[in-house]
Amino acid sequence: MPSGCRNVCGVNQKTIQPAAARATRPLPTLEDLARAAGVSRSTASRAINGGSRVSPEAQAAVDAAILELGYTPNRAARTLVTRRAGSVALVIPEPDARVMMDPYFAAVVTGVNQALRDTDLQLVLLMSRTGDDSSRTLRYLGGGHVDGAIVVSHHRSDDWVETLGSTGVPTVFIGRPWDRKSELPFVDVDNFEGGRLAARHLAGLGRTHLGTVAGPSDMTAAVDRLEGWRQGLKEAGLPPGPVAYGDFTTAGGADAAKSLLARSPELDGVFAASDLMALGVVDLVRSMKRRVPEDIAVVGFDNRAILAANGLGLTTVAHPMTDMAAAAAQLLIGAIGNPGQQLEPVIYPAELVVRGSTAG
Amino acid sequence: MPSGCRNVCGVNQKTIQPAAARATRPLPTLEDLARAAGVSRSTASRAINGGSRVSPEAQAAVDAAILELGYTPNRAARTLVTRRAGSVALVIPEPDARVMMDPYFAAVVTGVNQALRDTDLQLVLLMSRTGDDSSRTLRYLGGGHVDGAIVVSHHRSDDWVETLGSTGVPTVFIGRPWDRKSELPFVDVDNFEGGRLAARHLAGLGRTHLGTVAGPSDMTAAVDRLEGWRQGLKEAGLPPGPVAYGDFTTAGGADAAKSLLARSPELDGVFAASDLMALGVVDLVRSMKRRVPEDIAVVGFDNRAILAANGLGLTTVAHPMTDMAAAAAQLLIGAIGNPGQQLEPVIYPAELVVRGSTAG
DNA sequence: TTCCCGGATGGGAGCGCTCCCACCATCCGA
DNA sequence: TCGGATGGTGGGAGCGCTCCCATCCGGGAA
Repeated sequence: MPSGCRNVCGVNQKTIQPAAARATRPLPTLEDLARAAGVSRSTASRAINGGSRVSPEAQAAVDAAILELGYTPNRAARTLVTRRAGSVALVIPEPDARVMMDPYFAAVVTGVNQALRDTDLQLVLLMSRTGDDSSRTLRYLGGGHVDGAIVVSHHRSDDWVETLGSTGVPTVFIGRPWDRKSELPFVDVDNFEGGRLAARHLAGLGRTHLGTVAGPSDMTAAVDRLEGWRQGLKEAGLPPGPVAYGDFTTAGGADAAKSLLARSPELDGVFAASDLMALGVVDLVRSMKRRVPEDIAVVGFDNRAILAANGLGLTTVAHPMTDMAAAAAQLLIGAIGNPGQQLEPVIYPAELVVRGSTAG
Repeated sequence: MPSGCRNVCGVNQKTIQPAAARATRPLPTLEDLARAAGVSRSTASRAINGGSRVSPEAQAAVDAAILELGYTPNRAARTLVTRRAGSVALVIPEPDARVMMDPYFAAVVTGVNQALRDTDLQLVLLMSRTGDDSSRTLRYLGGGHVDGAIVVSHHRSDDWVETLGSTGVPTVFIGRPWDRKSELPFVDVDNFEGGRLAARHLAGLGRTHLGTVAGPSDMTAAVDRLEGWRQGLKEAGLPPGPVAYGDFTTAGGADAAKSLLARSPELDGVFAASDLMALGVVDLVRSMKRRVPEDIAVVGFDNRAILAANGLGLTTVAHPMTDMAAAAAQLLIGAIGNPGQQLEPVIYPAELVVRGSTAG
């Protein structure tokens, strides 16, 4: 395979053998269907696509023929003429597999799939891996291969995300994207309010020495939660308190808590920007022979069902990821149907779920 | 939308507006490309598809034009004539979202994507949800919409899985499918040997009262691990020992361990069929004021990196899920290239990773 | 009766691509 | 000198579908 255009998306296809004519008998075409039903191609087509102007008899004949022949419309042919790909991309702009390991991702896939259920849209997974791949991804998205895209914008967006808007491909973000100006539509939970609620809750318990384990500062969610937290402290008349940064993992949460307690041994309340980190905080606190919640109350973020059950009930901020992903997909479906229309961001209200880790 | 054919896959497309002619200028076609390069459509096509019989000048001209025009081949048109969809399905025959939450799934997606990286194949996610959906899924797979399928066969397969073989769509399973006769190709770790290794390892430490927390008996992996475990015990001259069943989760592992210890308080070694369950076992053992590994040695299965780090080093059987998924994808790619050829199962050797939970 | 109108139908064109085949050079061995 | 390989090229057909248009048929108004 020669020269020059290696990065051009899809141009160089890896030469897979011409697929020695799969031994199966050919699939029935619309023509076959029409013949079996005793109608014309056009009528069959109309019957299939929501039958306006089709007599009941013709409709019935076509329906029967579909069942008899096991007919499935050829998606490629349909796409070719309608210019609708019949699929949406889930873009994961993460160079490595880290995001994947995050159950957040699983929730997103579940939610999106849920919304796509009674659509004929298929979900195509697009992971942009190393650097130059982003242009390839962009090209793919812009090349009419999908009808829309959902971007899980976990990290500070690479430049290409902004470019996405100009390709004309309907796009919805899950999690507020960094680029605020361009008004890209997104779905998110009210991270700011979540942080604020955590602060108010801890303050309301009479805790006065509050610290937080924030998430990575290249994620909007982390930044917003931290801002809200600070705002909440201010409103409660409390000092800003110490901040340590974690990477949303349990281990990271424990490390951050360690540094937090080293700096401020008098701490009696901690807000961790994710449940996993909160778990790390709890572990560390206990390993230092201090009790949760008696000595240190802990609030998490995400309300992940699995974690709530581990003996310790974790007070946390609800983050209905699956629902949000479904909403994003819904939004996208709407955008595909009526292009041009300006989409409003959807922001889920933050809601505190009080459990044992702050009881008392 | 009338009558009769509601379950026919893709036949009734939800009527999304005819997409008011997306405001973008039309994408360049091969014709445009050829004109820009000063060659014929045929030559341009040849240049794009791995340029045999194309002069260097023509090739260069086409390459330049591709860059200039930002040309991307229209996948639908290509598919229509080549009968290659340019995508493979990852089938998750799970009615609910449970599998998704399993990091196993994330590993699979990562691995598959890795293998697909330098192919022009896209990954399409297919979750068969409720009952009648399975026929819909089957129809989709058989309808030429994808070139192949990877089935994550976590549970005892529904009938439709066997039918898959007869559709002529190349299929590879991850995890041995139940249906042994049909000789479906699969990739798996040597579960039997893994169980056996665990037994031998514990026996080798001088532990004589051994029990196991097995996985759900509707999964081949669980069954095979249990069989291997029993074989290992027999070879070591030990009695079969108690068995409790868990659901591969931490909580399930703890529950099972509780019943195990209730029945056999003298236990000094436990093999749990997954790391998560092993973690539950460790938790429970400790909560009963017994020590790991001094009082009870614990062996897990999966070697999940995240868990290895939680203070306790868990002895476990390696289970390279990502690699296995990549291998499955590789196998599938091969099968797509040369249909007809009989594929051999790929079985990764089991390997024991010894850590603190059995040290001593 | 004649005319028209609207619902139902069938045929043709064409979406963008790959493949087959015909064509034209050029170069070689006879 | 001429035949037949050979390498490069271009045009035509056609993949299976949807859309546009022309056609047809029946019933109510003129």
